[in-house]
Amino acid sequence: MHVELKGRLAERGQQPLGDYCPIDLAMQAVGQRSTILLLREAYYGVTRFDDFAARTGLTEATTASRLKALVDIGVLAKTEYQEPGKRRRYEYQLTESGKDLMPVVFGLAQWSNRHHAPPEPLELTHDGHPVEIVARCTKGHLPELNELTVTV
Amino acid sequence: MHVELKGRLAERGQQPLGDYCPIDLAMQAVGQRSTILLLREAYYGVTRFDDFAARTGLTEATTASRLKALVDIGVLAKTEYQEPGKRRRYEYQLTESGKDLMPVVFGLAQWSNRHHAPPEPLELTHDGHPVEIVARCTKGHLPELNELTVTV
DNA sequence: CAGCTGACTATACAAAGCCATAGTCACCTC
DNA sequence: GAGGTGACTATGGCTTTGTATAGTCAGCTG
Repeated sequence: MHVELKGRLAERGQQPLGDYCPIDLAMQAVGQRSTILLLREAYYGVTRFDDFAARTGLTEATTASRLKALVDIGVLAKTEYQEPGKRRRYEYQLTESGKDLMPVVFGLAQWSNRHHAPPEPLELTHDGHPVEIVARCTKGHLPELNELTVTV
Repeated sequence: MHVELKGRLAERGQQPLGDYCPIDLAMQAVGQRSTILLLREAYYGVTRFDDFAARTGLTEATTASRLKALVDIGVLAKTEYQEPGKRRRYEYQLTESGKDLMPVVFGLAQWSNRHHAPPEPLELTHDGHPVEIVARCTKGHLPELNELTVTV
């Protein structure tokens, strides 16, 4: 991989990227295990508090605090709804931002599948065809790591 | 997204996926901020201890312990080398497993770029063409979240 | 109107992650 | 043989993440 530095980073040279790096920002926002587990369930279609807690195995306290954080940063949206004859409920829906994290979450699954032979691998398909998380250029190529250029 | 459960998971039904989930396994292995920052530098071509520590801003203690863990799980390989007239050195090289985490790390960057307007966005290109981290099926389609099927 | 359910909140605590500072140790150079 | 450098290790401390257990509160159901 070839790295090109421009702008402020070029001046900083070898100095650490720290909080300016989008990777670091993302890790601070959604880098915890609990967050990723909740997102996994959101992709499966879970929207309700108790289901999130039960299916992730997280405690209710953790679930509450993480869901709140995810709403704060715009990954989930909390909406009120009411089925006729039932009481008011809340549901947590994925926003566009939340949906955009899908490649990260399933990229992790793919990596485990390939390199750690998990007891229950998790396969993605589209219309019956296997789906992979890949780096793809606008020409449709799937470059190897050493063919990529990073511009900061 | 449609979720199909088969095997042991189908019997468990709504029970938590816990440690059996490849996503959870991956998060426990490489889910810390320090790990992802070190991997970022590995993709940039860094191989030496002090460079990892300086460029990530992590302390040497953290760097040492994380690099060791990454070697243990097979993401990096530690090799000895010696330039003529110089002392013995060590370097940390990406393994295939480490390279396979690239979509996850740059997927995080892509998400930050899109949703958090970072001061220094990080762009990937291949032969001048922008590169994206996407879910892609073997027919070349790029399915939306709701067109995907997960099989566990 | 007692009880259940969904969606939390409160409190107390353990473990992990990360930091700062300091020290070590082998080997090379002057 | 004194000092420098690369690659760590040791110690102590703070903060975050997560757990366990218990309590709350609104509103529907019997």
